[in-house]
Amino acid sequence: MAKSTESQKTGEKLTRQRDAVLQVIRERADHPTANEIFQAARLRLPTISYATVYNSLRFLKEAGLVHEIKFGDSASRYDRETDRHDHAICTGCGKLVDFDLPQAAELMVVAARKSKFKPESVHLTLRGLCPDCRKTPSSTRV
Amino acid sequence: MAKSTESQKTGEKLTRQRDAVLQVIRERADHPTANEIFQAARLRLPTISYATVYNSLRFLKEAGLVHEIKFGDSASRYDRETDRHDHAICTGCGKLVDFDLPQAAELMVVAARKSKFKPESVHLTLRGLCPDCRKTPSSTRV
DNA sequence: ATGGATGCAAACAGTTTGCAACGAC
DNA sequence: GTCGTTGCAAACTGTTTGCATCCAT
Repeated sequence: MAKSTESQKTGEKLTRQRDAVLQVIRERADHPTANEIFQAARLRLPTISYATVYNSLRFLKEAGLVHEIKFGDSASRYDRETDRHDHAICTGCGKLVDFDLPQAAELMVVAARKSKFKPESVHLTLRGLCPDCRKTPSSTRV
Repeated sequence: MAKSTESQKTGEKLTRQRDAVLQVIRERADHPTANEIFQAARLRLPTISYATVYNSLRFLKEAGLVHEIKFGDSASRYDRETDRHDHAICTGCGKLVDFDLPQAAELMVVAARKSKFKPESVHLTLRGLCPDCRKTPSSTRV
């Protein structure tokens, strides 16, 4: 993620709680929800509140340090990967995986032509079974 | 407006309120939210309740008669188009437009290879400015 | 001393649900 | 009468906000 030379946050303050939230997101390979982030952040900073987690998430989003992923599902998930990328969602276990489609740029052009929109970004979502779930007969499902 | 209750699909009951909800969705070119559907349905059936609209939407979804679109935004939107298709969202005015990307099938394969998922469906979302908004100078926007 | 950040709880929006009354067969 | 549907309100979930307090400058 070479790009962001924005020298960490846009001149704003990365307080202890904001940093805790950021670290939580960065150290996880998955895409935690605000609630999961809250739980994990509390281990680092026992007094941090839910409100502060949300405030911090907003701050970090605006600073471009994290990325929010909203699917229909339920809660937003947060992603340490801030560059453009796509997502695959497992219909078996709900797992969310990042991947990048190199042809995204041309896709955007095609989609723009089709829709007559002036393109800004494209995002592709694949639904299917993750490697684990395609193995497993039925499921360990919710 | 063909009053034809068409093939009631799953053999379930298309009650007066469910039909009203379905008609509302079918007669609109846009993608109304549950609330908008509720407002419109009340014009047809003044006593219909919010709960019934939601119940009906669930029923219609399960019957495959309407399609639910959930973006991060806020409320779900409902779409009379039930075939696979993609969406463009205007970052200016929030307008939601359907379009179809013919190469979706191959995209799915590529995405599946990248993510190692067993593909089931793909959906592409374009963000950008709709024809109206790209015309308008700056904005009438929030 | 000041201004922004925190933490709590209460407010919100969207959606779902428990349950009694209702309607179709 | 039976069984599913309706309608109302209350419950729920995820998120946001008002406000007093706290903290780093």
